[in-house]
Amino acid sequence: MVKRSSTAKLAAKKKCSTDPVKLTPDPTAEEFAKLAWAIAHPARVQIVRLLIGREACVCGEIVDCLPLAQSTVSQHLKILKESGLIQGEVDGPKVCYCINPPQLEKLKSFVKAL
Amino acid sequence: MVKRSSTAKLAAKKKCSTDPVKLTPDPTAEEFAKLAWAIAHPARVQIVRLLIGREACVCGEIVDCLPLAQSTVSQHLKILKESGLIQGEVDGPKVCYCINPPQLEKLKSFVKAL
DNA sequence: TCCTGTTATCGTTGATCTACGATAGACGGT
DNA sequence: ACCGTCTATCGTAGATCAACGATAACAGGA
Repeated sequence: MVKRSSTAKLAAKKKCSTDPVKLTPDPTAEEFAKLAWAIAHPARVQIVRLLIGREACVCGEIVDCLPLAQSTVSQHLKILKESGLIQGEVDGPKVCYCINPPQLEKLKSFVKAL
Repeated sequence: MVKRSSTAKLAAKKKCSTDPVKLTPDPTAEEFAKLAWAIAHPARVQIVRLLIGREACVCGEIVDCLPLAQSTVSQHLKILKESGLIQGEVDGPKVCYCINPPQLEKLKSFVKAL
């Protein structure tokens, strides 16, 4: 996506040096964007809210709560899991999902710091 | 972002009419997702942070701060403007962008309520 | 072992995103 | 009026997303 080095461009750009340019390379921007993207879909917002409100929930219940096919919900769960916002632990034939509080707090602190 | 197929397809789908639409309307989820989507990209995160830190900024400065083409930055600014997070006012040949505090607060409250 | 129920993954289709260069439009200065 | 600067939009190409049905993987019970 953004592959060109911003730092290189910064180094070469001296003309507007009147400001103490603090346009940080922002390694956190990537992480922030990834977390924001995890909840950048109504279904995923609902899933996160559901899990926050219920502490834990098996996949089937989540599917029943959304007007989406099971495979679609599973994909959303995968995205949320990859972002770290939720966790899933196998419980027999079922999978129980729950919120991952540290990552949720990280998202909150990112937004709060805006 | 996703409203098209869900609603349209549900209306046209008669075969699973046994259970009334149980989809949680959750109008706020849509709005929340839209706001989250606005900052779900590293470049847009940086733009928002830049504007928060500088109160106001003309388009050209923002372009200079990112390793992206002017047209690409303009598109990101358009997305942010459509989300309501930022505003742009014409100032002669330039356009001065600034944060829209109420919308930013709305995003913050959404996240805080999680 | 076979079957049942639960969940993840595959494969596909259409829509959207992201990036860029090229170009058009608007404004101020000469 | 002309020209140069600044910004938005157009058009395009490639990548990714979102949705679905079909199918595979997996654990537990008959």
